[in-house]
Amino acid sequence: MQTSNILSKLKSGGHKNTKVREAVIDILVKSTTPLSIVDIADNLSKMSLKPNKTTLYREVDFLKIQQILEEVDFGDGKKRYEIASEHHHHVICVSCKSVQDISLDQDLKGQENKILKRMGYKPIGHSLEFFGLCSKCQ
Amino acid sequence: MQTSNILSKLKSGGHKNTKVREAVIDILVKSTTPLSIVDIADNLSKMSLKPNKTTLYREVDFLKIQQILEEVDFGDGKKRYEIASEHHHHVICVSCKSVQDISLDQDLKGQENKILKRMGYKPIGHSLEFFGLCSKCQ
DNA sequence: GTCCTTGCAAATCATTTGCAGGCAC
DNA sequence: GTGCCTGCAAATGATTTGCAAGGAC
Repeated sequence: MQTSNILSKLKSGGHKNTKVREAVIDILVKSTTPLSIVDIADNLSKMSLKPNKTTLYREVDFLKIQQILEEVDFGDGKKRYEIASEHHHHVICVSCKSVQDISLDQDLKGQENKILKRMGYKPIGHSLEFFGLCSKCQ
Repeated sequence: MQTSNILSKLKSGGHKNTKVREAVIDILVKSTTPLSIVDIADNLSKMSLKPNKTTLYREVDFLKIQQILEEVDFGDGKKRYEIASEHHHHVICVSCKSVQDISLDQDLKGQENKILKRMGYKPIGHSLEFFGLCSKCQ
């Protein structure tokens, strides 16, 4: 999904396109890894945009509700965000923190549905991240 | 693993068995779900043990390093701990927050090793949690 | 007595909230 | 002008750190 598409989608939903919003979306569209609030702020800063952190927290919340962003948790106490797209997972190097995307061979979703339904649950989703040492850090 | 076994294992490693340590281990041995620091503090409180929170943070850190505890992350900003045992995952009800253990049909570990090695990574582990609505909350 | 363990105070870090003012449309 | 957006200050909640005192062995 491109930035302009996302913006017009939001606009038709009665929302406004501001500089910050546009830039946040653009940064995440172009990023190859999920970004934290601080990461996003740093990127904005390079473009001479210095919004208040509160604004960024509210912006990612908003974009998450609009299902434009997905929240990713690497278990280090900060949330990260990426453009919602084909469901996938990440391989995180515990040393250099680099991140690579992977999609699983077999359908974890099928298994999820089967297991949760057997247990009487209505499935909502799952979080799956892999941790390891990348080739450079070994 | 029983509390007494764990304690003697620690003792032989040159560590001391204190009231708080013993109680924390016992609480986690008996718990059916991973517990947060506050959960542990609440449980201790019922036993008239009111250690400083700092002590608890240090204690779970210590027990994690000793590989007696495993850290679990439900993505809500607090870490939870459970006795390290057979590797398994959790199904969390997003409404009532109840937790059930599950072990996967097929070996995720095999897949993890295969995928990560193909990518040049040294596998360390993974986190996988399922979210849904339990039968009561639907 | 040694040194692991604990308490207390204060600091840090991520995130949230209330309210007033600002800007997109 | 209306209603979404933003900034600022302050609060909240989880976790960490430094240092001195306490307790297990």
